[in-house]
Amino acid sequence: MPLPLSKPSRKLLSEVMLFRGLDAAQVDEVAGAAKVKSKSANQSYFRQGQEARWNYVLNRGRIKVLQTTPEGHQVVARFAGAGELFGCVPLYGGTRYPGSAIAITSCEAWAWDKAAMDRLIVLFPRIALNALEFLGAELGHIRSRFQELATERVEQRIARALLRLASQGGKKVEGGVQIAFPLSRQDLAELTGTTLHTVSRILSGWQQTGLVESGRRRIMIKHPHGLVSIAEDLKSGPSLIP
Amino acid sequence: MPLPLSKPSRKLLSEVMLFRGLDAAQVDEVAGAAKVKSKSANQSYFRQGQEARWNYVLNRGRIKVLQTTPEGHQVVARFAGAGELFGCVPLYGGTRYPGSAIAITSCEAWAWDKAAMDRLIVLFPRIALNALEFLGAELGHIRSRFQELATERVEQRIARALLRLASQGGKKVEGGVQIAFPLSRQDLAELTGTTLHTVSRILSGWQQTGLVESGRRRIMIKHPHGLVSIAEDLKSGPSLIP
DNA sequence: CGGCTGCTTGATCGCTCTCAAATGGGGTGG
DNA sequence: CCACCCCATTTGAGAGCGATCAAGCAGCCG
Repeated sequence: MPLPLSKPSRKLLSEVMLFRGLDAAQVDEVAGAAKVKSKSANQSYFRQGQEARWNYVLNRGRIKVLQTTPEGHQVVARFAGAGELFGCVPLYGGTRYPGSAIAITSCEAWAWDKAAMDRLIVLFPRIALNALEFLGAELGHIRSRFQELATERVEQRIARALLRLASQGGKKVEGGVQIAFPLSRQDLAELTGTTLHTVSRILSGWQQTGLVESGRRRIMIKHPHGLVSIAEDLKSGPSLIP
Repeated sequence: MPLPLSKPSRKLLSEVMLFRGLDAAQVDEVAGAAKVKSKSANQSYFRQGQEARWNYVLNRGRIKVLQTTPEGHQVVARFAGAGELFGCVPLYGGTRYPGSAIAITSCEAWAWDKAAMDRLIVLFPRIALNALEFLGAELGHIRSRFQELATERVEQRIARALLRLASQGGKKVEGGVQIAFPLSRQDLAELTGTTLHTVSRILSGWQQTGLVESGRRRIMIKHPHGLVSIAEDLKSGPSLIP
């Protein structure tokens, strides 16, 4: 057994989408082929343009994947939390990473190189089908975001982004739902295709009406249903008929 | 042999990305499981929200896939030509089509239902890997478009869209490259996240400077390099240093 | 406690959408 | 074959959303 992976870790691994449907022995085999890589906040797992050697599954922490344009504009492709796959470029035959993966918090991830992954897929073809499912979901997700960007105004897009982030990385606290990792105005702007100035203005507005409460890289949603109203363009709250 | 598929058709089928790497006998097996479906212009292969039963590969003609928002805005997800896969939702376990596939010209397509596809994948696992590759490419493509939409101005996005359409469906004619299928201002607008008015204005401008020549659902690019300049934001032509 | 980094806020500009109306090409039916 | 009608397109005027430029402010970490 190449690497001594802890039992609780293996349990999480068996719940990862990519390895769903594998039995205990098979998960052990997968775990044995994994290399564990830790990063502290602001370090990167890989950089845009680098040769794509590794697939990762995040074990602990939070990362963001961002793409930089030739002009220097940045766009957030996605956030990922524990149990989520990222850097899956080698899986589908890509040769270079199209974006950079940056640790937002201190992180730990499993990594498999291309050769290991190919071997695992031959051993357990189910992995390929799971990967297919993952990519399909990812495709649907980005298409939604594209549609939003093409047809909705900034305020709606930010509302949607926050709701999504809350549902995948939200923590219930007294008074609302807290985004459980550091999230700057800039991050939100790069996620929704706007500027940090506009995000700041909108969050300030929401704060005044009591919808959210936010500080330095920290956002708490006090009334999710209010954000839903905004996202669906019921203008300001569900009171339209005077 | 369930269906008598013509020999030239089988040759095209063997060049389709999804079936790459299969030998003649295997392609025959694939062909045998296919159902041929013809549509005339403006008919649809499937509609958004319908149960996703079929995967298609276009044999002849051209289709567009578009998504409609609850508010009625439309966004073009992609165009597809001969040899291209579309409606591949069942491949990755989706249950409903996220968009509608409309024939732009008269079309002919092969179709496999989910059961047939599952059987083929078990017979020839290579198909699953090809599908993975296809989805990865699709993902990269839509991410580029997202990035453009988030960071570039309308004029650049239209220039890029035209160049892309020209490279996948362009025909060299005297005086330039002709988009070889009917393409309206509205289509371009839905592809680039703008309005037909803005597209019309921009094309008119380009026509006056001799960059393109266009008419009713017809566009010819006279100077592709000029469009490249615009796409890469060298403002107007490669003359910046006075 | 100091400096850095992230946030706020004002003022202005301009790109692009919206609304409105006219034009013209092409296919269809008589 | 011609005339008509429909649909795609063009073009104008105006408004407004959001970007850009420019300071100033405030947590937080070292």
